Order: sequence, then structure tokens, then C-alpha cells
Amino acid sequence: MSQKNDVIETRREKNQLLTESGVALFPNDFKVTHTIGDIKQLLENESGEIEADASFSVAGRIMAVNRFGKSAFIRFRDRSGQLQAYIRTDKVGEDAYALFKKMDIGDFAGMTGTLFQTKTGEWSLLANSLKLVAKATRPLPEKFHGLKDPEKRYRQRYLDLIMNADVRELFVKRSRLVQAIRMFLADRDFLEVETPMMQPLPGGADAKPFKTYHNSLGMDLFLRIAPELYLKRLVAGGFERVFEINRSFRNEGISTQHNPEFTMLEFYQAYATYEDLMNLTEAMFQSLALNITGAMDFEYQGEAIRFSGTWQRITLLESLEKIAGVDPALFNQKQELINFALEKGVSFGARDMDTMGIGKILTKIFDVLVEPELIQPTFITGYPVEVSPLSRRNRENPDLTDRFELFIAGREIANGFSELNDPEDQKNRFLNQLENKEAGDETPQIIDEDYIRALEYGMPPTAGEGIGIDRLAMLLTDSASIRDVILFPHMKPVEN
RNA sequence: GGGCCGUUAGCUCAAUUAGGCAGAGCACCUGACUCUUAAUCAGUAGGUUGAAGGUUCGAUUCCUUCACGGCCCA
Repeated sequence: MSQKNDVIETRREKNQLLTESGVALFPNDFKVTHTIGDIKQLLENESGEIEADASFSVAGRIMAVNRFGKSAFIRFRDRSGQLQAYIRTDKVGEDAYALFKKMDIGDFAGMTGTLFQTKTGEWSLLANSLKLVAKATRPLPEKFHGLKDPEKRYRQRYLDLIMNADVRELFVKRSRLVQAIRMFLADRDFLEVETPMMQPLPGGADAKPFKTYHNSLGMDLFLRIAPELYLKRLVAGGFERVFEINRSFRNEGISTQHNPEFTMLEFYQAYATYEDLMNLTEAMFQSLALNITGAMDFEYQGEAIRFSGTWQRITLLESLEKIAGVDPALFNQKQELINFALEKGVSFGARDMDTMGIGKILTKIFDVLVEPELIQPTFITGYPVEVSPLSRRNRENPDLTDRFELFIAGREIANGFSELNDPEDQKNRFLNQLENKEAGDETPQIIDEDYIRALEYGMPPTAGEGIGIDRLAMLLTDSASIRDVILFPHMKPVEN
């Protein structure tokens, strides 16, 4: 396990010496009076009037040291920023300076001192006392090139955060994004709730679940693939506006767009329709972009993305005709559709061609030929019932549903619809789904009867939506990979 | 699952033309230095070249398998 390393070995020996001479390596009695941010703010507001003897106790991680025999400059950092300190033997005393000489880059130091300006005019802390606050036994990566190896950055994110300021900044943005979503919805009277992540029946989406087992209940449980069915139970229960921001889990491939656990926002609003939600989504995304990127228009991976203005809304069929070049005459000709798709390079599994209905074929063609083209925010509406088992039927065309998906930068970002609240129709759709389920599937071949029962008690007309928070965070932080916006993306363990 | 690329000192990278003693910068260690900020100067040390096998007198380099990762595709 522990790899032999001279630097680490040297530091262990040093730790031993420090301990023997009575220095605590990990004390917890240093009291901080100011953060570096406090000091910077003070300097900005009243640098001319700082009292020469005003005392500041600051702690942080030492990031760089320049030694000059009996004095040294160090740069150290806390959560709010970085500051320079000047350590002089004649200020801190021989003993403290001797201790300081034994300290390393990466250690946490606590210093009390006054503020002064160096010859170059940089405000710095002149330490009157210095104390070791926490010892680092391992060396930090190099100060100039930092840590670049992506594998190490993902596996040891703490190192990534220590060394790469932009990474730290990115995750602050992600946190602010989630906070902003909460405020946006809370302002509109939505109630934040938490529903089961371990479910006896994984529902609300079409995906492979993770399976687990509860010992004392003696039953299988599944990590949820979506919170949808529980949130709608709550709408039936009288919480007319609810939302949840939390993890869902899908036991599928990992890629730059997929992590096995990912964060979803789902929200439900009674007496609203999918059209209301498109409006709401536009407003939400515009305010989020403004909040996080500072503008409604921004760049993603070299492409200009415009959140400002009204977003395009077109139906699935229109998009197939205009963007994929499908002749509308083919829309109800299954075999000719398949032929067209094959010609265009869309591939189907051999069995798929038999089991897929026209709705599935149309959406498959859409996925391959249209989706990548939708760079600017675009709502696609009018999804077939066949691929929308939880959506309300369109009044004019009962083969279609009142549903939209939102695409930005060639990716699906959101999915929303007027909810199906007719328990009988819902039950039949579940039954149809069951018939088409793959044999050998590990998911139970059972219908969520309690959800049907909830609908039978009556659920007000409602619209609901799910938004992939990781993908939204990618967009707003210009990240190419989902792993760059997840603190601890899943990786295979390495054997030593 | 497939294709391409990568894995060398704590970190960032060289060294593979056509196989011939594995190197640098920073970090570490020793010494000098009380205004540096990629500090400077002098010196020392640091390696199972991802793993296993093969070819060869000799492999970081060529071949095979495997592990992990990155990008692209499904």
C-alpha cells in the first residue's frame, strides 16, 4: 500500500523530531480572527487608514516559500484567498524561526501579526508569532505546472482542488447554480422535498437500475432511476408545487455525458401545462446563466450559445422533416422509415426492428440525425405516446403527447410534460410497457399499483419536468466532460 | 463493446532515428543569503520506465497479454 518515497520518509523523520522536541503536529487551539478575504477587503476599503499595530490572526496552507537565511516570505491560502506573510527571526524569535525552518510547503500555519507593504507595494502580514497548525507528510505537486494528469485529478480531487484554482472556482459555481435553482423555485412557492432513493420498484424512466438488498426487511431494493412517481404522489397528496434536487442512478455506460449517479432536478406544478413549463424553463435558464456566467449569451466549447430571447419550439415531426430531411409521407410507413434511417447511417438492433413501433423509430432517427444539430436552445414537442408512458395525450392527436424535451449544444438537457393523471390510461400504458420489456431484465415485472392508486384518489392536472443538473453545470462552466463537474466521478479501483 | 492515444523520479516532461550506461526543471536534502514572489547561488541525492511474459548478447524503445486512464465511435 504505502509506497516508499524519500520525501515522505524524510518528513516522517522530521515529524518524529518535532514531536520529540515538544511541537504538536496537529494542535487545534489556534484562534483565527480574520480570513484572508477579510484582510483583502479591509485593504481595499481603507488601506490608507490601517493602524500599524492592528493585529490579525490568520491561518492557512503554505503554498510557497522564499527563504533568506534569517527571514522568509511565504504565500499561504485559506478558503477566501491567498496572502503573503513575512517571517523574520527578530520578530517571531529564534525558537519559532527554528520551527518554521522545519515546516514544509503544504503545511498549515497560524500567524499573528500586523499589515505592512513590501518594497514592491504588496500588502503582507508581518508575523509576530507563528505556529504549526497541521503538518503535511506528503509533498504537493509542483508549484508551476501543478497537477495535470486527469486520472490523478479525478481520483484525488482534494489535490486537484489544492493545486488548480480554476477547478475550485468551477465547483463553487456549481454550488451557486444549485443554490440559485432552489431560490428560483422557492420564490415561486415550490416546496423542496426528499423522496426515496431506495425503491422497491424502480420507476419513472426507462433505464437499468442498480439492485441492492435490505437484510432485515429481507427484500430487494433498487436505487432510483428517477424520483418522478413519488413526487407525483405528493402532488396527489396536496403539495401542489414540489421539487427535488438529488441523485438518481442508472446502471449503464460511463462516458463524457454519463456518470452512474447523476443529479436531477425534478419539479411538478399543479394546474400548469407543458407550455407553462417551457416558459418557466426559459426564464429559469436565463436567470441561471446570468447568475453563473454573468451573461445570457455565453460560449460552450467554442460555440456561441444564446439564452437571450425566445427559444425555438418545433415539433418532433417538423424537426425530422426540416433537419433530418425525412419525407413527411414516410411518417406512418414503418419499413420505408427504417430503410431511410439505415441509408442515413442510423443503426438498429435486429430485434429492435420487429419490436419498435413507429414512434420509437421516429425518435431513434431524431436522436441520431436531429439532436446533434440543436445547438441553440430548442424545445422539441409532440412526442409519440409510445415513448412517453407518463405524459398526457394531446387533445387533437391522441397518438402524441403534450411533452417537450429541451436541447442545447446538441444534448438533451430537460424533459417535461403535462402529466397523465387518468389512472386507467396510466395502467394500460404500464401494461404495454411491460409487454415490451426485455426478457432476462433484472427489474421486477410488476406495475407500481400504489402509484395508480394515488391517481385513483385524484391528482390535479399537473405539469412536471426533469433537468439534468450535471449537464447544465457543464454548459454553464464550459466543461467538456461530466467528470469535470462531478467532484468524485466514478473510477475503477487501481490495484497496487 | 470497438478504434486511436497515453502510463518514465513526489510533480511537469525528455530520452524510442534503425534496441546500446534513463535525463532536465521544480520539489526534497546540505550550505550561503533579512524585500522575495517560477527568488538566486553552490553542492548532494532521488528510478522494478504501469504489470506479466516473449524476441535479443542487450529492451523505456520491438512483439503478446493484462491493468488503469483520456479522446472518439456504438
